[in-house]
Amino acid sequence: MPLNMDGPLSDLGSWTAGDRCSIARALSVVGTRSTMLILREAFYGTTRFDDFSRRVGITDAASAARLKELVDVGIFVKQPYRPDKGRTRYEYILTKMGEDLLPVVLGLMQWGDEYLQDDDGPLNVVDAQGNPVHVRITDDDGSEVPINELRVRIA
Amino acid sequence: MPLNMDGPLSDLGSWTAGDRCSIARALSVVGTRSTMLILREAFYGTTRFDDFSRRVGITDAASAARLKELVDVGIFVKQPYRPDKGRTRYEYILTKMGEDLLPVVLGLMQWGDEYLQDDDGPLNVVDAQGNPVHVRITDDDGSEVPINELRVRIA
DNA sequence: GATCTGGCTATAGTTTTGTAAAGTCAGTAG
DNA sequence: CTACTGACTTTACAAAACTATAGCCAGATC
Repeated sequence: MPLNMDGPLSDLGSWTAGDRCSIARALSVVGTRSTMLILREAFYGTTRFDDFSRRVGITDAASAARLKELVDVGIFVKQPYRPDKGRTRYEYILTKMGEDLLPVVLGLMQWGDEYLQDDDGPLNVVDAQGNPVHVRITDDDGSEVPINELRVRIA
Repeated sequence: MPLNMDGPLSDLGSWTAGDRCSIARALSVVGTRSTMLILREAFYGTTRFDDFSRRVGITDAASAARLKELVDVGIFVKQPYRPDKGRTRYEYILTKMGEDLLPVVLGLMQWGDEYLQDDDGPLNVVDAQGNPVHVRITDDDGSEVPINELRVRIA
């Protein structure tokens, strides 16, 4: 069951999403596997270069390339910090722009838990009371909107 | 601000996500740009092979490869249908498994609207009343859970 | 029975994303 | 002054994703 397409949008022969599409633009920035896994790690608390490489399971060259892109677009900032000993180092910290990708990352996790695991998956994300959380489509007041009530229209 | 990691998870040196991670598994299936854009089209109502190629803007070879993978994992089913004239054809229809990826796709759209557009993006997704919808992280009862209240624990 | 059409498949090449292993570089510790 | 360490960079290569172009095939239509 597709979304309800408003007026002219319902004729799929008459238009295409094109490159102003927000989904396509988002994918140009966070559309690779390693980028998404680097984000996962950032949400888990990883901040240092070597830890991204090691925990994601990619080479230094790959993580350097991805991290640079992510800093360039503003998803991470490089912040100096003072380790107990040694010189000043830099850590990669998510900006608000980066944190706002959490629904996407948790959405993937939720879907993977549901369809690609025997059980509920190795990790659970829960609220302060220990109850599981969900990624949902809601309206302004927070009530869930079922897929058949969604409409797509031209902005 | 990262998520709160429960007990042993807080020591990032002592564990890694590994390949049972639901996010990594999900990305093995829907982790490419063209796959996500094919899903976008399916939500917009595209069902036919040529339309996927044309509307996503990829070659037939690419869409054939992606669609086959998506049918294999169960995100699409190939359903016979009777066009007005001509022989029986097949259309690609999202299963529930496929529909459940909508939060991920809309999450990307929402994020792209916010950070990669001058305006709100070319398309809006709204509810039955015409109010914009949001992808949110909620509790069982539907109340939004702020990122600093989220905890990750071992299942 | 020849032609057309939608839905693919085949071949060959390019781009992007990744690997592996080594090297660089700026400090600080010793 | 030398060695060490974390954070990269470089070089060379491999694999995956994608392109461009062409061809194939099962039926309907004519």
